Amino acid sequence: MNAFTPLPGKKALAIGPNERLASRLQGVVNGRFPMFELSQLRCFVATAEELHFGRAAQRLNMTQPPLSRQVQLLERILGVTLLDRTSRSVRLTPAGRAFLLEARRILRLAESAALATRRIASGEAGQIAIGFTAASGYNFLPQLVILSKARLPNADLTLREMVTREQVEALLTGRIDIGLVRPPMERVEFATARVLSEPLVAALPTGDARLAKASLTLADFDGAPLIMYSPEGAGYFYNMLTTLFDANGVAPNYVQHVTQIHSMLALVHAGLGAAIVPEAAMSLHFDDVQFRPVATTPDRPVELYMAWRKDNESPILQAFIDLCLAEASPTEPDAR
Amino acid sequence: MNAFTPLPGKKALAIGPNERLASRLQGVVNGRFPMFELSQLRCFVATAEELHFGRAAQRLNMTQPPLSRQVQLLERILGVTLLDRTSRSVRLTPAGRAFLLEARRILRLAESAALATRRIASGEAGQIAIGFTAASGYNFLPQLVILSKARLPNADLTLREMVTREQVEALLTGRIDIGLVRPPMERVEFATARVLSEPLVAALPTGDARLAKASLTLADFDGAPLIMYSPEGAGYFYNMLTTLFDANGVAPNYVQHVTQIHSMLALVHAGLGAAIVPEAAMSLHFDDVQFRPVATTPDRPVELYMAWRKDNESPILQAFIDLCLAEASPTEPDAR
DNA sequence: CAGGGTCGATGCTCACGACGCATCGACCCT
DNA sequence: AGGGTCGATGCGTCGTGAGCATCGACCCTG
Repeated sequence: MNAFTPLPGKKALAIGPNERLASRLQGVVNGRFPMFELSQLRCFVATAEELHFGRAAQRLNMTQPPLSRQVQLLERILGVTLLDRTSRSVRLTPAGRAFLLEARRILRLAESAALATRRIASGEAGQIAIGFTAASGYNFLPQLVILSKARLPNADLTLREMVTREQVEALLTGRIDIGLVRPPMERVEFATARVLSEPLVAALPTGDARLAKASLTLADFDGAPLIMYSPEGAGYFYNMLTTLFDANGVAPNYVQHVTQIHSMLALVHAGLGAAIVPEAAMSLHFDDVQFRPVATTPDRPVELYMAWRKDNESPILQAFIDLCLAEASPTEPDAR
Repeated sequence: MNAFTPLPGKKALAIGPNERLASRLQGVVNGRFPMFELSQLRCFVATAEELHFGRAAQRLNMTQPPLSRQVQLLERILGVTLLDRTSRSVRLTPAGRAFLLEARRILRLAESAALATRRIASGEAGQIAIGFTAASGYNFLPQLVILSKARLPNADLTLREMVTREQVEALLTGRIDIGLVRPPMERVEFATARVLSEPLVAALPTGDARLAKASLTLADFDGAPLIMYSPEGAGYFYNMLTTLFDANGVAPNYVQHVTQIHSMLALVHAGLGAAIVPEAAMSLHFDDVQFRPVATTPDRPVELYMAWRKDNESPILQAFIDLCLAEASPTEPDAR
């Protein structure tokens, strides 16, 4: 039976001289079949569950005649009889049973899609991709993730370790929404906020004489073997330390240049010399490596900034940033 | 923002003295939010894909103004801005991006639901649960499954082994649609058709003197050790054999009663005696067990019937039965 | 800087179709 | 035979989605 078989006594659907009919929103699906509407699914589901048009109509806050007609229309659209009805009983056909399951799924999906979208728009939910430098991942990032899980439980965080330069690129291409970067960060496209500043600490191998002191100064490294940051892979720390050493007239004996802090501590562990690392690195525990504070000026020279695109209007991102600024640091954002 | 915030210069939606509005089909979802329609999803998807209202409208065979309004309406229903539009550009918001994926899924699901339902109604697809007795599973059932896969590739067969009595019960409760049963099957609710009749064969252990003959008669079993069917678990075969033996004045020496044919052959293999089994059991291969035809009257006494409820109107079931009757046996169904 | 062009939003009118009400017709029960 | 139930259908009404015309914002160009 053709989906368009006209009901007796009723003029044909979507056939006639009126061209508008053929182009109606609800009328055409790729020129093939007309498509049903969710309201019709609701009608069918209610009727199939009640197996009684009157009660189903009541449940749908409507009267029985239009409900009957909507179900008929749905059946005509599908070209399939879904319900066997006499004046005494309403029963599902096998096709109706199958379609009932599908209809429920579609309605559930529609409901949850609406809900999820509302939540994303309200900033309750959504995806946030975060870029972070290795060192910020030791302590600050885990705290951030815990905070986010607690206050924005539906935020779906994606974490990507990358150096500051890569993060800038990723922010511009949209691969990440937030970067945890080292200064300087001077880009007009970005808003930034300092989220952390921490002191330096010395990592010393067991047996090092300087462990006797509770706190070190830069002078304690003069002439002594030091594992140093590589100027290419860890430019921020390299520049910071060389600047500090120069300002204090200190010249350590650089025994090795490395990029990553955990390799640095591994070399300390191997007894190659001392290292100077951000306080957060104390979260890394190596046997036979102990830490001592190092006094510097300024006393918290290691800074971490959060950066994001000013034109990123994602509501969850806004909520996330507000949360970070309120909790992680009292510093105001210096969005320019 | 409330989902019902009226547009400026437009009278409020679903608010007013007219009670009918509040009870409209499309207007109410559990009294909470109004629900969108699939046509609106189609509008949004087209617009989101074209990122241009004019072109999207063209694709949808409509003009731009109603398309704009449908998208606005969808946004109002969701309470969410899905598209950022200026007169120069249309861009998806983050929420819009998420909703686009959902909308596509919903539309795909709706399309496939319609298609699947049409196929079920046409008898092209659907589920058929088949009950079968153990012996019918050796040969006939596999052929049936192969035939079905070839001719009704979208028929989803479920196979359940059960004895005839259990199948009757399962047919009545709807747990199976088709039973492969042993006669007699005298129930007014069922239609039946004989699908198979086969001869009996003797299963003899290697070394049995009767293997010298190409074909046996019942007299060959007089006084000889025979493994027999249990009258409870395999009543059909028990009754058939005792009737045959009595009619021929033969009295075998029943050394063991068992229910299942494969146990029977295992006992033959163990040398306990001979057994008489349906020809289909020759598909079971046991070491040191050989088969010989047994002449009986009638010569094909083992019958298998297919039974189904007359009031089962499943189209795929009808197609399946037609297929079986056309292919498996020239016998006409004796639906009463 | 004025003028033309593009594009989404909006005012307007029209008619389709979904609504409710009234009623029919089939069927069951007593 | 008569009353009651229930789904289908005729009918009149009105809301709403349709197209057309136009607006207003913005960009491009000479």
